[in-house]
This record gives sequence, structure tokens and C-alpha cells, in this order.
Amino acid sequence: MNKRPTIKDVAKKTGLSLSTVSLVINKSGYVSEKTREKVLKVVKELDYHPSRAARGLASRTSGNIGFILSEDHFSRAEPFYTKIFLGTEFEARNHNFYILLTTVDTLSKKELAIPRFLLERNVDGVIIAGKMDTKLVDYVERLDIPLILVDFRIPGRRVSTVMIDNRKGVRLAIEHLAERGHTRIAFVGGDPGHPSISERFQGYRETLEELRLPFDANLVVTSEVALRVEDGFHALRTIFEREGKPTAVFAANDAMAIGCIQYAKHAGLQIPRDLAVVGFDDVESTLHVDPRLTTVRVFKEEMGALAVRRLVEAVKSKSRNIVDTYVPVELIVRESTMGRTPGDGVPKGVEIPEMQD
Amino acid sequence: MNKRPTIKDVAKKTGLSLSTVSLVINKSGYVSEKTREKVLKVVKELDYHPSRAARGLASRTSGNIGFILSEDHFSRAEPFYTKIFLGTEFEARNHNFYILLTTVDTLSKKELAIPRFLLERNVDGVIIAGKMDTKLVDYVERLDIPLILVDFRIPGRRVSTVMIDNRKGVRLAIEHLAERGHTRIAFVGGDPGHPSISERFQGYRETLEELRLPFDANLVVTSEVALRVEDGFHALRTIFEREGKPTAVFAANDAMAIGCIQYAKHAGLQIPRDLAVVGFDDVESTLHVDPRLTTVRVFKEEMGALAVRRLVEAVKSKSRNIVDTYVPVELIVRESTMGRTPGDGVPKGVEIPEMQD
DNA sequence: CTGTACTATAAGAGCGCTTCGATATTTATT
DNA sequence: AATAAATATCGAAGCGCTCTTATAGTACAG
Repeated sequence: MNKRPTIKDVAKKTGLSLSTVSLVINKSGYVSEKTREKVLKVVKELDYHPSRAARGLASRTSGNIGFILSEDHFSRAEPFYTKIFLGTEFEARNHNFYILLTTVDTLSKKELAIPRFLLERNVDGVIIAGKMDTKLVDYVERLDIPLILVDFRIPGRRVSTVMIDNRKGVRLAIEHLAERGHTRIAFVGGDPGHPSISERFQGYRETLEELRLPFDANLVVTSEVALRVEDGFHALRTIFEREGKPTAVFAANDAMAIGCIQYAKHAGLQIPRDLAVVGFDDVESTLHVDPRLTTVRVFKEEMGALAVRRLVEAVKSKSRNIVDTYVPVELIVRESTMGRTPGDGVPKGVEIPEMQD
Repeated sequence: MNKRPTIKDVAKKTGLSLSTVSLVINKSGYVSEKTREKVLKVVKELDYHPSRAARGLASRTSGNIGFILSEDHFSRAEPFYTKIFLGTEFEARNHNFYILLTTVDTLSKKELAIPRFLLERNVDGVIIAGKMDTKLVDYVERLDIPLILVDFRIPGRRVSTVMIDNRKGVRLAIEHLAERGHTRIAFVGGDPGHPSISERFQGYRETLEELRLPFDANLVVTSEVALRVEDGFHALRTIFEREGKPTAVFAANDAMAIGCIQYAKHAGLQIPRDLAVVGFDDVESTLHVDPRLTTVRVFKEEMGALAVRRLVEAVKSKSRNIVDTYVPVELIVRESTMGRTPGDGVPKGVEIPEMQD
């Protein structure tokens, strides 16, 4: 195996200096058209490609974007943030960046571990998805590396974000329920430390007000810490043990909504006749439940892609503008609020996502 | 912002030479316990971490593993290879490697584009998942970089692989159908260039023979090029237009199986009474169809994880052993072969994958 | 014809590490 | 005690680029 050509070989063969070749390759500085072409020709002849490591060392750039997720967001088959991650992978390829993924253990009370790619100076920009220890945000900012938060923000802090239009999503959901005649709509939430979740609760209150529906604290549970299926189950049970039953429930995410469905079944309630259920996020499993879940669709891949686009802008322009981007949402009405219309000709298998192989 | 410490700072503070410090950090060569500790202490004090770029340049290692997928395997919400990819991400973190993902356009007849991370010498090992242009395999081998193929192999070529136990999967499926009394079992396949697909066809023939069931060419379609839902639809239609109808169909992957279900419905057949359907892969959407699909489960994340483990071994040991790893499969029986048992107490929403948030 | 402003190329000092070979020191072997 | 072998440290030459600064040529104004 003959060694791969280096920039030196290109310089030698063109009779130019290293610097000139470098200028051509980086499209910077003054270079005459003639030498430009000469260099490019030789580059092609030798099939020369600059070494990423050498380039990185000299220019202190890596060509990588770091993606940080909390451990519990990736450790299971977590559908929500995984989709966001895949969105970043997708978009990164359009910009000639690679994504380095890491997770951070935010649960254990050990000292915050700094992602290796930050310590090793191996990323040009950072995406943090979901709720994350503020210390890590501080750390990244001190490094003066472009940063963007996805589905997370820190109150009173100026950091670029890509956020879900949570309020609108909730409004769509509650309006839908109201249209179906519901006036006693429960709210099942948790983890107020997560901005999306707290926004969903705010949206719930606001929309009730708009619709002139009374707010009843008995219909609300926000004390669950996590947002899992079982938390939804427990939360709804709590509500049903109180005075004044709801006829509909809005859950702060799909997992909890599925928990609500499980509780309803457990309690012998028929959905949606006795209880209508709406979720939020539109993860895959909303289709696996019976009845299938009405939910607010979030364009997760799009969020990841947007984050990368913003980050690449920031990296390339060297500017540190703060940009807040809101991605739209969409209400997906399914059986958990509308019931099955018998014989309506729409087969159950109709919602097959595009797939191949 | 005071500059980050370099190895020089550590050397100065310990009073040792650069080389000694380097030896300590890389745990290589002879270093006395005393100096080792001294260095480590200073490293901690200064919070020193070597720069990936500098290290990479000097040692020509990158700490990255390249993951190559054909464009069409990633461009949609492709569930199968995406899972394998996520499996690699997962495992890579345990070995302090990062995964660089890229896709290669294998469809257009343009000249094969070499992944950038190969040109830039930015990976220490390469995973290729799914059917891929042999030229790329040649290219990687010429670079003398460890390589492992996942769900792909090249006949007559010695390359490490992680493969599905396709034959066993098929056998489980066909035996299951035979047990249910089926003797006329159709096979719907395509893309014989894909080793997994052709193995599934071979497995089909072998199992028929074992069970002393006759092989009927009229029950087989392998002419479809792709493996999509519509190809399954067309293939089954073709079979039903021939002499001698099947009572069951085995499709080479889930997408085609779903196409078969669609055709059966279209033709007014009831599943599984008039036609039993079995797929292969167990992608998410097998749960979204009605009836839900009996299929052969493949441990996709596990395949990715295994590939990384093998690759890391190869990278670290500098050996070039060839290892073929087979991952087991499992038959998942659902409604498309067993029918719904009314009132059997198993609610439809029972198969909820673990999820959170 | 000198001075100023570009334009075009080159020289060379790093960037922060690894690693080879040399040297010095200690330990084992005969 | 002399020699060989193993252990411990160091110096310095890269690794393959980028980028600042220097130098030279060219154009145009005064």
C-alpha cells in the first residue's frame, strides 16, 4: 500500500508552496484562477484528501457536532428523543458534519460527568435535547462553543432553542375535546422541571379559560415525577378517587396517556364512551394501543434537523445570535376520542408508516 | 478564558518530559509507579485532557467507527437498519468510540462515492449494514481498516460478518404454518442480491423438504426487485392469478408481508381463515396492521452492538481475524396466523413496548 | 517616479500529541 | 564482579495541516 498523498505532494507536483495549496483547498485568500485550477487538477490526479486530524489540529475544528441526551432518554427504546437524534443525523450529512452522540447520567447524584467530546475538543457545536443539568449548559457556554437546546430551555437564560409549540398543541387537544361536548377534562402531568411539560399545563389552564370552562384542581395531577406509562396509570387513579369524575383526560405525553387508557380499562370504563383520552408527542406506540390514541403530533425529526441547521449557521458564521425556533404541531384524531365508527370502510391497518425492506 | 492545559503543562508541572507523561496517559511502556502517580495527580489538578485532534494526528487513530448504510436504507423512516444503527450507538459508548454515520447512494448509476470519513482517515473501523456495492468493501479492505458486514456478505469473500440466522427463522415460520395444517405455503421474496433474502428462500425450500411438503413453483415469486409493501401486494396478486391457490404465505420481510395482507383484504380474503401470513424482521409496523402480523423477530439493536464489539476487538488487538457471528431469531405468533381468540382476555393493547417520556 | 493599495505566492512557526531511538539506572544472571 | 537484561526517562523528529507574516508583482493616483 503506497502512502496516501499529503498536501506536500500536491505542493511538490504543482511547484507551489504548501500555503498556496492550502488556500485553494480552503477557498480563502487571494489565489489566481490559473493556480487554482492547477492545484485542483493535481488534487484530482493524486486523489488527495486532507486528513481530518491534521486539519483539526491546525485549525481547531473537528467537523463534528455533539448531541447530548440524558441517560434515561436513550437507555430504553425511547422513541421521542431518538427520533430527534435521527433527525440530526439526517441533516448533518447535508452539511458535511458528523454527529457524535453521548448520554449524560442525570439521575444519579454523582458529580456531573462532562461528555468526552467536550473534554477532547472534538466538536464544533453542541445540541442538548431534553431536560438537562444546568451545569452542563454553563460548561458548554464557557467553552464558547455554539449551543442549541432542543425541547428544553432554562428560564431567564438566553440560549438558542428549538421548541415545540406546546401551547398550540394543548389548545388543539382541549378544543377538540370541548367540541365533543366534554367540560370536565382532566390533566395528567409531571416533572414541572421539564419546560415542555409545564408549558402544557399552562396551555391547559389558558385554554380552559378561553373556552370558559371551569378549572377544577380535583381534575389535575402534576405530582408524578416521571412521565411513564405507570405514572399515567397512577395519576388517573388518583383523579378518579377524588370528587367529581372527568369525562376526558389530557395527558402531558403519550406514555402517560397510554397509562390512562390502561387505568380506564382496569376500572371498567369504555373509551371513548366513558372517558376520552388525548396524548402528546405522537410516538409510535400510540398506534399499538387499543383504542388507538388521539394525540398531538410533534415533528421530531424536523426538530433535530432544525437544530443542526441553526448550529451549522452559528459554527460557520462565527456569530452567536440567539435564535428561538418553534416547530408546529398537529392534532391527530384517532379512536381514543372519536370511537370506532363501525363499518365506515376505513380498515384498521390504514395508518401504515412508509417503510421499506 | 484561560487556555486549556496541554501535555506540556503537565510535563512542566511534574518536572518530567513530554514522553513520560504521554506514556502514563497511554498506559504503555515502562513507567515507575511513583511517576505514574505524580503524573496522574497533576493531570487531575490541571483537569488535563488530551486533544483528540493532536492525538489523532500523531497516532493516526480517530476514536471513531464509521457506519455505512445504503441511501435507501436510511432515507425513509426505515425501521430495520435504523435499529441496527442505534444498537451501534449504544454499544460504542461502552468502548469510548463514536459512531460516524454515512449513507451511500447505491441506486443511481453514478460512480460510487467514497464516504468522506474514509477519505479523511477519520475512522478506525467500518461497519457496513445491508447490501452494498462490492467496490466499497474492496476499498475499505485496501485501506487495511477493520471491517465488519452486518446483514450482508459477499459470496466467496472472507470478511467478518454479523448475520441473522435466516434459515432457522424461516424454519420456525414454516413449521408453525405446517402445524396449523397448511400445506400450500407461498413464498414472496425479491432482491436475490441480498444474502438474507436469498437465504430465506433457501430456508423455505429446505424446510418444505424436511416436512415432506411439495415445492410448487406456482407458489413462489422472487422476481420483485425491491422489498416494499407494494411489491408484496403485487407478488401475492401474481400468485393468486396462477393455478393452485395457497392457504398461507411467507413473505421475506415484514413490509412485503404487510403488502400481502393488503392484497388479501383487497381480494376479499379473511386473515387468517382464508390466508395465513407470516413476515420476517419484526419491525414496529407489524403491530400497526390489522390483523397484527406473525413474524420472525430479529434482534436488530443486538446486531449493531455485536458489530461494534467485534470491531473494537479488531481495532484494539490489531489482529485481522475473520469472525462470523450469527444472531438468533424468534417466532412471534400474532393474529395473522392464529386468528383472534374472542374473549380470550388478552387485550389488544397488550404489546406496548417499554417507553418513557 | 514615488507612494499606496491590491493581488498573488511563499516561508515557516506552530497546533498538541506519539513514538523511536538513545541513555541512564536498576536488577538478574553467571 | 562482570555482564546481560529489564526498567525508567528523555530528546527530538515527526504527524499533516493552517495561518500569520513577509515578500514580490501590478495597477493606479498623485
